[in-house]
Amino acid sequence: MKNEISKAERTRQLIIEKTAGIFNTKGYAGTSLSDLTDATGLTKGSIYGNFENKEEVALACFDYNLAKINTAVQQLISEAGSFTDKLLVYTRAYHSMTGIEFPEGGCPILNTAVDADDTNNLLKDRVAKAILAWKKRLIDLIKGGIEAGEFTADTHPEQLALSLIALIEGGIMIAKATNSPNSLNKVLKTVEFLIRHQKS
Amino acid sequence: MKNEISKAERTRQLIIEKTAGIFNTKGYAGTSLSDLTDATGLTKGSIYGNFENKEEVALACFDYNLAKINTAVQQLISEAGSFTDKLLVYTRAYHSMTGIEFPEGGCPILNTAVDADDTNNLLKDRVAKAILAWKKRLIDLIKGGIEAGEFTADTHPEQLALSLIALIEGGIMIAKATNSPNSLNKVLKTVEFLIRHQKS
DNA sequence: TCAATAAAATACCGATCGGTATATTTTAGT
DNA sequence: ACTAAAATATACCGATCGGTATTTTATTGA
Repeated sequence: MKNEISKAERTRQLIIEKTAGIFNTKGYAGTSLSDLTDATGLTKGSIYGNFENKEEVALACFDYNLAKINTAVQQLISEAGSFTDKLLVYTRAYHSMTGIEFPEGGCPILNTAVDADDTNNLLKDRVAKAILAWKKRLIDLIKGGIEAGEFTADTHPEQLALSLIALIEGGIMIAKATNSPNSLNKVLKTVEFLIRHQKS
Repeated sequence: MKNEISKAERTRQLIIEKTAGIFNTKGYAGTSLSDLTDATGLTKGSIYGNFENKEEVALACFDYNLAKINTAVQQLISEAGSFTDKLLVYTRAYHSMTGIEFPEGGCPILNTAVDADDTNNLLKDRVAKAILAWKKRLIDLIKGGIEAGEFTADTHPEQLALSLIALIEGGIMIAKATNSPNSLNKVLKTVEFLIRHQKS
């Protein structure tokens, strides 16, 4: 019964899967080691045998949560034909937070950005990189759309990319805080408007 | 030397002023009572003599931080003439987060909305009310602009109001997380575009 | 000025925090 | 099946957590 992946690797994965939602919901400071042991059924000794400290677990969980969203969205984008449709994927993916499967606790970029503002530089660096990568992917799609003649030449790629991200994340914040998924959908209508408004 | 306001009231105010920035920066769970005693120079006994518990201090601090922003913005809005100019106040007030004086730690609505998602229902209720009140004020300005003939009749007040809030809060999140105040300014350009685009 | 009262400091509570040294159990190669 | 190594559990560490009962100090009205 020799397995490809080691026991340690399987445990690491179990810890990440069982606790990613907790960190994303309660934040770094709000998540305790007993939260981790309760969720996994493991002991502190086991967790610290697989991770150096609590921060390393949080970092792995952030990567896990982020990848979950990114792979789902990138899949939809790869299936879309035009650059316009690729950008419009976001209005579908985030619709009522049900277009793709989200991590428990919502968007890890929003949560971690606000949570790790100070106190945790490693987490802050990672969320900054995630936002910049997202921005770059959007800019590439917008520039592609300009070159393909879908968008007018006077479209501002960076401003549009940043505005789409801000609308989505701000919309998520409003929807969660006011318990109104439909508020997010209204904001996504503006996302759609901004994308379609660049039509040449 | 008899004073109008009691000693207790002055101490309460001191505690709020000295700790409002800490709660707004480190979050509720991340702020400890020793943070409060360090910042105020008071002891735990004194703080608990003026507040029932840590949560009550956090609630008072949220109100304080929120009022600071709201009064400054409302002042600028009252000085503006047209409904268009009143709405455009936001692009000035939030420009590089320097148009008005912000609480230490940034926007309390964004911070508290994400921080108090779970674990703290009183804080969550308060931030929900703050967002809904903000939305209502924006809707009133937009409807006023429609009635005054500044905006076209097919403007959607709620969608526009929610989108402006989402852009501002999302823009703040991006700017802080990536250490780039200019990203917020680019997002505010879209805020301006959306407002001016409703011109009839 | 002087009590009555209010406010702040001291000293303490049990619980939990993140983390670790060590012992026990499980895995995996032979 | 046996053993060396890896993984997990146990038991513990000092520090800090939020909160409180009690004592000391400061305020305030007469």
